[in-house]
Amino acid sequence: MDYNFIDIEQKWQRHWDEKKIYKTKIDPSKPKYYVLDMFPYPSGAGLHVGHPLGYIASDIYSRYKRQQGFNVLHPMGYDAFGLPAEQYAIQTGQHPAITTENNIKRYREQLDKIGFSFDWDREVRTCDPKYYKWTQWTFIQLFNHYYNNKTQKAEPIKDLMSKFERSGNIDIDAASGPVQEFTAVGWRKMSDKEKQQTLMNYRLAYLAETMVNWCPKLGTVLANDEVKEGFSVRGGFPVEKKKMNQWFLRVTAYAQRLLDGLEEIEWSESLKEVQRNWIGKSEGATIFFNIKNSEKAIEVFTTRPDTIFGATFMVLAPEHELLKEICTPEYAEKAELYIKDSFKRSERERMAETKTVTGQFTGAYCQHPFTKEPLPIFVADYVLAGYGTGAIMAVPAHDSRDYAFAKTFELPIVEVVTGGDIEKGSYDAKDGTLINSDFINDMDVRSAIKAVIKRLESTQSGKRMINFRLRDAIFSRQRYWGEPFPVYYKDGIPYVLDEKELPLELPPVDKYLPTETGEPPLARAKNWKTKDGYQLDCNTMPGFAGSSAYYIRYMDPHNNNELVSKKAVEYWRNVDFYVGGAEHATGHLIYSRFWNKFLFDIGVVVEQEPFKKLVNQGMIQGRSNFVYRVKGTNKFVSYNLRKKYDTMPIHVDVNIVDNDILDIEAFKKWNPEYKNAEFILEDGKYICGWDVEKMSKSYHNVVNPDDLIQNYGADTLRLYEMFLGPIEQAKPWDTNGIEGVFRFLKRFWRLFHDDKGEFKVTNEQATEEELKALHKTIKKVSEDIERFAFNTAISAFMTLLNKLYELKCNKKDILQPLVALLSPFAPHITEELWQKLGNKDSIVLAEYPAYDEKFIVEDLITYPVSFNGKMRFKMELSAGLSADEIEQKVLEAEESQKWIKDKKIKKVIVVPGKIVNVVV
RNA sequence: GCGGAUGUGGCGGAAUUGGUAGACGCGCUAGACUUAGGAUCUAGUGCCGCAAGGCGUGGGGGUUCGACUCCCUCCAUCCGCACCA
Repeated sequence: MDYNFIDIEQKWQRHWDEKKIYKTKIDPSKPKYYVLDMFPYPSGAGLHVGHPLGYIASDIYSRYKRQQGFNVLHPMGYDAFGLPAEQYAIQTGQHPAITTENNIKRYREQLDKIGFSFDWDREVRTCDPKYYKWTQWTFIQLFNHYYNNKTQKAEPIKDLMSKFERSGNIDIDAASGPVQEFTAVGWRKMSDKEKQQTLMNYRLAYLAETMVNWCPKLGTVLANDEVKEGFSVRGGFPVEKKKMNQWFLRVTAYAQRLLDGLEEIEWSESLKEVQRNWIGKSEGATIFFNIKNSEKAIEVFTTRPDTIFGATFMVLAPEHELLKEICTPEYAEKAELYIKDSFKRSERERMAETKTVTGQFTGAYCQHPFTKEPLPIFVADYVLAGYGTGAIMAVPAHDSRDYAFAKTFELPIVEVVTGGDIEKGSYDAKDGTLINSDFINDMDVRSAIKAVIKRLESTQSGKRMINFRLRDAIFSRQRYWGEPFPVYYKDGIPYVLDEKELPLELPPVDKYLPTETGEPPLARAKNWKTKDGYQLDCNTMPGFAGSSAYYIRYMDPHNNNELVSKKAVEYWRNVDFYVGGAEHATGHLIYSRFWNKFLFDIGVVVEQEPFKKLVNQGMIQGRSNFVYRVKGTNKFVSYNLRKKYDTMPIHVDVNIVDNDILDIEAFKKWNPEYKNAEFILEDGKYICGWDVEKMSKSYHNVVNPDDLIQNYGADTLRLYEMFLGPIEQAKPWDTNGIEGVFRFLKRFWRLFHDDKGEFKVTNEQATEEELKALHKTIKKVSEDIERFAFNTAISAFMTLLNKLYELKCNKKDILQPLVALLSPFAPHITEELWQKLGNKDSIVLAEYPAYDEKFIVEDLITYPVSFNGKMRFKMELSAGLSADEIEQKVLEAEESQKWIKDKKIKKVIVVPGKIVNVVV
């Protein structure tokens, strides 16, 4: 019987499903291991071969761990809220829940065919009210907590209120928005409304009016990580700045802990670096510059307080609040015009024009805190409102942007750190000695920074300051297909619902569009009010809300009383191994770390970091094929002849090209336009050109896993995806190579069968050579799995199979452990053979074979012998020889003479067990 | 501009600690079996050369008995961030 992968795979998939072989329960007698894939958004297009890459890798690892005796949690679910389903709903009126349900069905079918070891009983969907009940619950907790900087953790807002009762906010060190100081008396005097407004500045989920990223095309605000280069990541629509009242999460409270936590987790250095940059910690000072003829001061942040004596002017961002007050009548009009202009220009334009310097004098001056000299105040859009205080002290001699500005506006440039040439440009480096700088003259930069901060603090004109680039996350979206906020409004003040009223389910609406007055779609819902008649919030939560704690929910997915039970979270703890795309570096992977730390603070989870080890799978690129059309004709010329004609390359469907040879008949049928196409062939064939591009429908290079499973089977697909190369690396998909692993599995199958196709395995005792080959492979494969080098593990299997063919070995002693060893990679074929070998239990539970060092030791070593570092010949020597003996044997060898001849031997290097090098 | 990654045959890639460069696979060449081959098997396959041999891991330089691996420098490609004070 030939290798009938279709029957085998269907049979075992059904069997595993019926026997619930992958069902996982808490088992204190076994060590736990949690393997997680980033759950997919179920898009309408279904899976292409790039999607399962990470799932296959994590599945292999899960099966490997399971066989090693770990209790493995390996769940899967769907990130089911999202824009595409909603956009589709807007176009067709079909409820996004239906679209989503259909897409999930399609995904599930595709996933099932690949033979994953998911425990589907734990499936979660973010759009399921039973699931988002806990997303809403967590929001309520965030709303009801603030961040205490003294204890470095989230604490109940109730505690904060009793502190206010006792002593106002004077001794409070908490993460907050801009708050005025008040005493206990002041607190008690406040109205309820004022109290609520004050508390809002402290809550970890808060409502605030700020500049937000507004995307008019999507009709919603977006978080910073959802905007790239002024366009929305989803859809690519332009984004503008707009002042709006929105929900925020106070992620910045956790900035330091998010940074510190990176030290404890095994993520790639590059990914950690991206997070560090995103958090963007910088140390320096905040300095107050008093404004002339005003009681106000401009607060600036600088990382270079040492250069304070080189500050010759001040610059405010166009959004800066003080601008309105400080502009002198003479300049007010011009300044206003400049500010208006810079608002009009989109983010995009502003970024594109980084080279031109623009700005406007305000007419106002402020005072240098030390020299008391007046400094002119400018407004310029090279200063960003969103970073630091939105104002800078300009030190043109030591900052290239300030330098360019000073040159344009002919402002003085004062050198205060030696080492550069300020005639030519600014000197930004932190090396040098201070000059022209009063009390810090002759100091180096580091000591000068310290000295200036000390003086600032003693004169109360500034203080040491740590600044983060990380911004609080905008948490509300003006869309339909997301979690509703468990929030209602009373007197314009938001209150959260009682936990008992959760989940607050998404209401039906007549249209999935904003209302005529620009309200979000939920405003269309009938009676969108609490039972007491208060108006509910009309926003919904963003995509990252549902994905921030799904890994916790998998631990206890059906618990209707808690997000997760103590028992479950204390057993499963956190994710040991997480696989997913690097594109989530600044979104999901920051938010869920934040979310997890908060849940840790309030005692829901037991680990500070959610994902201990993380691997980013590389993108699978497409390999496109081209035909060359002779311009203005319906004639196509084969690849190597194309230069003789004036041609245009056209993408052709890779599924009608085999080994770069075009299936001409299929091509004619592919598109009616080519029905009567003519071809100029070479060697009777039409050869296509090729290139590596993104896998995309428009390039006709999408390969569907279903087709491959149909033709080669899931085991072959699994092996080939892994065989392509290292998991982290981006690599092109080329279906041609799949024959190699398919051949391997067919040969593997035949090893267990005789010429007639009858199962035949002998009980003969294995030879030393056979055992050595087996155990070397066990060792290699185990080590490779541990370091996620699945491609080389598969090579090792191929090498062993070649060896066993050479030895004509079909002994059970060898083949049985080999089947167990291969089963994480190719679970179906190995399960079938495992049963044929007489095993009753599933191979999923089979013990992972251990290798025995005693079979591996070599008694003969093949030494490569080099002369002057070039390998010339090989020599077999017994492993027990000493270095001197080896040297003697090598020099005596006949072949050595040819290389020594009459030359003098300078030196002989012998590395026992490795190499011999003769220097002549 | 800053940060990170990568660069090895016609192609995907291997070489884990400085020790045989090109494992394994695709493709290609030749042959065997076969009614047939898009099945299977055997042999070959980095480049130049009839050979002896020479050259060879993006380029140049260095350290070393020995460098894909370490150091310096330059180049190319990809990714991230981007007026971050």
